[in-house]
Amino acid sequence: MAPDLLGKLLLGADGRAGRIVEVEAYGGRSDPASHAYRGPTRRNRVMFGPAGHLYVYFSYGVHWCANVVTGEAGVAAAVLLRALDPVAGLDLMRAARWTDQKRQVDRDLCRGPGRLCRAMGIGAAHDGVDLCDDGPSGGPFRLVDDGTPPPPRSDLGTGPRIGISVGRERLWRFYVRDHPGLSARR
DNA sequence: TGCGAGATTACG
DNA sequence: GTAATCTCGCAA
Repeated sequence: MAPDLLGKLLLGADGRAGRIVEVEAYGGRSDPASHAYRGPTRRNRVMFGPAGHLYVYFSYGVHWCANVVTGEAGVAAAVLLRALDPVAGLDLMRAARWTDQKRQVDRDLCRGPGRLCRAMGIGAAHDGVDLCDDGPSGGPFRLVDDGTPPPPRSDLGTGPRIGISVGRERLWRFYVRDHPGLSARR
C-alpha cells in the first residue's frame, strides 16, 4: 500500500506540486511507533477516519508533518510523506522555505517531512482535508496519478522508519533508491 | 498538574 | 550541538 504512493503527485490548489519519493507506513493499535497505538486522541482522530484524507500534526513544537490516511474508517493507518521531488510552483516553495535564497538548492525544498509541508503550504488548516476530491471546487490539496510510470520495483528501497525508538524491526520506510531528494542518506 | 519523550529542523 | 516549545502518556 505505502509503496504505491511513490511516484504519485501531491498537488496544491495554487499550482505547487511535488512527486512523492519517500514515505513511511504507520499502523494502528498493533504498531507501537504509530500515533494511533494508544487509541484516538484529539491530534490523531483523522487517522481513524476514511482513507484518502490528510492527517497533519505538529511535531516537536516547531513544524508540521503530513500523512495520507490509508485505512478504512475505524481502522487507523497512514503513510507519512517524507520527501517530494518538486515539480511545479518552485518559486512559491522557495519563498515559503527561505527568506535568504542564497546558498540554497532546490533539491532541499521538500527533503524531510517538515520541510515538505513548509514548501507546499500544508498546516493546521489542512488536517482532515480530502485528497481525492476532484470536483470543480475540490480541496486545497490532491493526490494525483499524472500518468508518469511509477518507479520500477528494482529502484525501490526499504528500511527502518526514521526517528523512532520502537517498531524498528518493521521495514516500513519506502523510497526511490538513489533519488537526490531523500531525507536520509544512504 | 508537571515532566520526559517524540514520525524534526535551522542555525552557530 | 542546541534551541525551538506542541501533544500525549504517565506518575504524583
